Amino acid sequence: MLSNSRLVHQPHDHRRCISAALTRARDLCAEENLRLTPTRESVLRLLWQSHRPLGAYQLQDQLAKISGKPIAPPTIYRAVEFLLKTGLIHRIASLNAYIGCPFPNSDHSNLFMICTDCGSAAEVAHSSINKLLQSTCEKANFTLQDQSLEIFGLCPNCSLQQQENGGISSADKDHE
Amino acid sequence: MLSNSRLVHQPHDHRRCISAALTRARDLCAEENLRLTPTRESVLRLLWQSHRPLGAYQLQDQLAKISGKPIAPPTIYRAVEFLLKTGLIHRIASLNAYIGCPFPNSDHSNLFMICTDCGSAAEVAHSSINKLLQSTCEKANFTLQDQSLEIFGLCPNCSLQQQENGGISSADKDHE
DNA sequence: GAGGTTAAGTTATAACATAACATAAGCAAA
DNA sequence: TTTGCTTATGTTATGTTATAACTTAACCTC
Repeated sequence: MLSNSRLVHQPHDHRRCISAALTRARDLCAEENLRLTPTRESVLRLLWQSHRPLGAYQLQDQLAKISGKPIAPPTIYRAVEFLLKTGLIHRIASLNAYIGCPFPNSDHSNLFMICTDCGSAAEVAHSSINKLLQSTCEKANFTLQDQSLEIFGLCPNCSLQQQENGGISSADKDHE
Repeated sequence: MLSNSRLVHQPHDHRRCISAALTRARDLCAEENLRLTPTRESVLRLLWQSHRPLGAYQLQDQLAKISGKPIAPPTIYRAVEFLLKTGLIHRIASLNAYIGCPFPNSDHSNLFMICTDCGSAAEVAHSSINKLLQSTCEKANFTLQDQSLEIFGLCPNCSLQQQENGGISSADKDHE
């Protein structure tokens, strides 16, 4: 099982997440002869600023702020499209939002564990779940092509806090 | 395993699906003292016209056609909200669309098998998948609240047809 | 039938996404 | 080094999905 859940839900040196993601992205693009342009890199970096998925228009606002000039939606959607295609990010359908992929090289089908309190999302590549899905499909004569698995609940941190203090939100924290 | 996959993907007497769904809805609303108003019933009926999920604005068009007067989006969204809350329909997040629930009484977490060719969607309540997800969450100290599992591929019918004639779409059929 | 509650109508707008066309940047071969 | 091809970005407009806010009507109970 490949997962970044431990990392996402604990305090950690988040600068390492960002720089590791950028390194992976540069390597991957170099290998495949793809252009990681400034816009694309900025969007990727923004998506790694936290472990929370960001929507296209949040990205737009933030990129506009960084670059000091207005950014139009197509700019964002193009960068997002590129990053999705290359596997550097994922789309979370139920949130209309995007998040950096922690293991873009591995060929994986994903499961996201999304915290309804702090908003953080961890990615899990769980081979027994995938196998079970595959066999379920086979039994139904359904030819599996793609999957979108998103589960909602409380991350370890927020679970603990709810138990301790009876449910005060920690939406302002994301355990960077 | 509870599933309507066999039914969805085979030719069948679809009038029975519709009338069964309406009976279930009426019973459930009677039991829980909820009002299945004409608008709500119309929307539910529309969602049972086929086994394909419909978007809010498709519902709007069709309801306008049926009722002979313009329908505003909030009307649709309110009906949808009611039907979702009572468990009579589900939302398919990755399609921004809605579909009737074939077993609204059973307390179930769902998996949808959505055909990328004909658009039909079957619902599967698979206890071993749910157990595996639950145990995966427990191991990660993640408190599961809700899930959105949507898998894409070719339904049995479309699989067969692709094998037979090399990939001619059957998007116009949905095996009612 | 007065008054509370729930549902529906109406208008406007927010939030998410793409089409279509124009311009510019990167790059390879003449 | 410029010509021409390809890829990326800018720009404007619009399509699609969803909700806010306020008004009116239906229903239900006393």
